[in-house]
Amino acid sequence: MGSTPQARRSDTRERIQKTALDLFVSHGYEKTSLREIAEALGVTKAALYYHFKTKEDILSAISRDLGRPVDELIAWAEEQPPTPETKRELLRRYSAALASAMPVYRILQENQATLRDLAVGRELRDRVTAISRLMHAGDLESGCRMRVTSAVLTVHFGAFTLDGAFTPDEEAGTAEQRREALLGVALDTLSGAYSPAPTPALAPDHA
Amino acid sequence: MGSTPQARRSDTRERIQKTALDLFVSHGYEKTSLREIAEALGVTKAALYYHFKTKEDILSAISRDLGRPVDELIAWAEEQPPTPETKRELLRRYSAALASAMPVYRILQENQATLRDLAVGRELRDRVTAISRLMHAGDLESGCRMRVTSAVLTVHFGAFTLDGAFTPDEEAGTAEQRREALLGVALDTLSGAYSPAPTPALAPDHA
Amino acid sequence: MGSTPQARRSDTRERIQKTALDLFVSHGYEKTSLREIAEALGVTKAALYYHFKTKEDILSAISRDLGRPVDELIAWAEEQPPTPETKRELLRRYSAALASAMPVYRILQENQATLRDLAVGRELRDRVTAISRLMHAGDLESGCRMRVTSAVLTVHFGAFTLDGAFTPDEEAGTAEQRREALLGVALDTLSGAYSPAPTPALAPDHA
Amino acid sequence: MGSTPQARRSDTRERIQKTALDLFVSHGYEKTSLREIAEALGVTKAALYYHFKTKEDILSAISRDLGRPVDELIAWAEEQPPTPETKRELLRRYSAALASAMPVYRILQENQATLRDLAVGRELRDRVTAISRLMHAGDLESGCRMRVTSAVLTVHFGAFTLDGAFTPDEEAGTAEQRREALLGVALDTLSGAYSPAPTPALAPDHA
DNA sequence: GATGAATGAGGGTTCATTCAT
DNA sequence: AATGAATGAACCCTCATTCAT
Repeated sequence: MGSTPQARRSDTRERIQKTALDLFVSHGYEKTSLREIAEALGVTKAALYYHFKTKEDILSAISRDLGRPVDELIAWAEEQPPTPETKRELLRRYSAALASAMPVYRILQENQATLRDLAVGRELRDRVTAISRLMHAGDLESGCRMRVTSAVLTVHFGAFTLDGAFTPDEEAGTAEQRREALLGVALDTLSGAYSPAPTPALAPDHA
Repeated sequence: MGSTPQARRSDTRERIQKTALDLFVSHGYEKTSLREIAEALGVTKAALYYHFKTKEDILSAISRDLGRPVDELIAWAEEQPPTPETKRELLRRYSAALASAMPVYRILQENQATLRDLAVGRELRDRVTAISRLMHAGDLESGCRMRVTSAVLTVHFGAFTLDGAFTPDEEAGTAEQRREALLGVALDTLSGAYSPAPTPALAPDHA
Repeated sequence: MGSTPQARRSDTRERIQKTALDLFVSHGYEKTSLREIAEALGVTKAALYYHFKTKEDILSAISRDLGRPVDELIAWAEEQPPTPETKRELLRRYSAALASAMPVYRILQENQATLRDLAVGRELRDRVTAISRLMHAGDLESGCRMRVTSAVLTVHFGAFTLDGAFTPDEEAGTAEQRREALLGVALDTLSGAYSPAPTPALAPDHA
Repeated sequence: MGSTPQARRSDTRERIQKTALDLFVSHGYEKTSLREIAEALGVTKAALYYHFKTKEDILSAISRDLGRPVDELIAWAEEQPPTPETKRELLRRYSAALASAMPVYRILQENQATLRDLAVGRELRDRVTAISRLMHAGDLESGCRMRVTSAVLTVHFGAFTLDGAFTPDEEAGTAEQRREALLGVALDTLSGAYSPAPTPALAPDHA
């Protein structure tokens, strides 16, 4: 009954974000011009400026929207005690959050040089830094810290490369299955960080 | 014995590469203009075109020069049998090679969107892919493959982030020490891939 | 009597004029955008177009309102005989009128290039021309005319520069006092125009 | 003799300045676009940027070139003792310098709002301020100062308006003749500043 | 071995203005 | 009485690249 086929108050703003996100992901932030975005939407460049103050502002809005799950995760983690179990859970949730917020983080990942001096770049990097900080919270011993770092690197960069250079194509299973398998490895690495066994940095046989 | 007139043949080409490398690393490939490079060198833009065909060609030359150690590593690995010990050694050497070729790989890492459709981008990515492929050579079981992937991710991305978002500042030791510690963790993860113990992907407690 | 509902008829039009005037004076006509005016008022650009037909129309209304004293002065002078005493009085009154209508004339003064082809620019210039014409009315001799010109220039441009480049900061007195002092000099110059003494243009010692 | 019809090293830079000056004078600085300048010259906008860093830089070069006579005048005056005769001579020379540098000062005069926040605007204003300062040097008494101010205003603004609103068209003589006549009036006003007679500001009959 | 001069294409951004609601 | 949305034209500026000298 009465689906409004055309929202009264224009939905252009959201359409811009959606289109821009697609283009930023596929061509890169810098290489996507406002003209391209506008043309893809069938509006004028000036229309973009009615809805957003600058090009960066478009990415900023995208970052805010898609980054929310990670922000909430950070907020959650900040209220937990920094126990091994909290970290295991944080890693699990981060892996899941990343999977859903993939596009924005891919933009950060693939346009670091460009985003370096943009405020939105800082926003994005800050989230990653916060996760990393929380994963290391309270850890003192160097060997242990490196295991944590390895676990975070595995989950974070694994997310971007599940279908890329690092996991050969013949790889079996869906992206989701592979994500979980990789998370499993990361959790395993993490376990080693908090078990009494000597950390590998001190083990004699790796040098 | 005397100045070798041959050796004095303009070193401009090398100076261009050096300066360009510095700027590509610090500002990014796209955001570094030929004007900047020329000005930093005290020559004209046109001079750059005397020595290189295009902007991309400059990066290409850099990539060839700095990528050689990794190329040699790949060539070496391709002649070894794909044993666990070969892979351990490959990972060790890759970690070392990365440390010395850091600048080029950082350029790849931070300008992926820009380099995506450039030939030089492919060159750079191919090296990474080759290492990854060799590390996975002969592996069949999924759980095992993921451990390998994790180890490679740890070594590869650890190299870029030893002083960044993923390893908190208070981290002790020099960059070199941290690299080795991280390599230790990666080797440890790798060990799990080839030991008889059940791989974590199959363990019941991670879901 | 109560609240006169008539009187409450939106005062927006006047608020627009007032705000626009302030901005035109402080940033210049060209460099003040309708967006700025609208934002300063807390309304939309479209609202401005409800009250005024164009941007120029806003300045036009301002010009009409603030220019009235000068218009009346011109009307008055046109009915006087062109005697020296009339001119003295005209100069006095012009000096006073300028002081109160300063903002509009400052806009004319500082945006001549922009207002050159606008109708409102002509309106504004016409007032100045009329004053000048009336001051010269009936004068025939060149030397005399130049004294009049100097007197008008002194009063007119003195008004804009009482606190600017032409009167050093250490200058004593209020702006009002300085205006009167300058008017005094102008009147003095004017006196020379109608006294029997030889006008300086003919004097032998200035060449 | 061999007049080189085409200078070897392109004279484009000077042609740009010349064309820009014309357009700045006739349309105003803001309203003259780089496209216009380029088209008038038969070159591309980019060519302008080869010769000048910015639009402002073009005006800056013009200002430096045309402003030189005034700069030299200021330098000269700064080495003279601040006697009445020095000031008379300064006024004479300023009148002459203005006549030759007219175009630039007209640009300043007619685009004040635009040039307000530009560095080149300051350059231009500084010259005027310097002349005014030197004309007032050593003067203490208010009435005297106002005569000086009037003299400077007359010479300075007279230069812009010899053919404009302030001197009616029917005015006899060439622009040069009128300039000298006006200078005569200004010198006369100046004389009053340094004669023993009471200054008009104190005279009882002007209020 | 290098320069000076120039170009064409495109960048992001701002503006006064319009119009249906 | 006023708004939200949009436009078209123009803006200044930067870029990689070319070519005669």
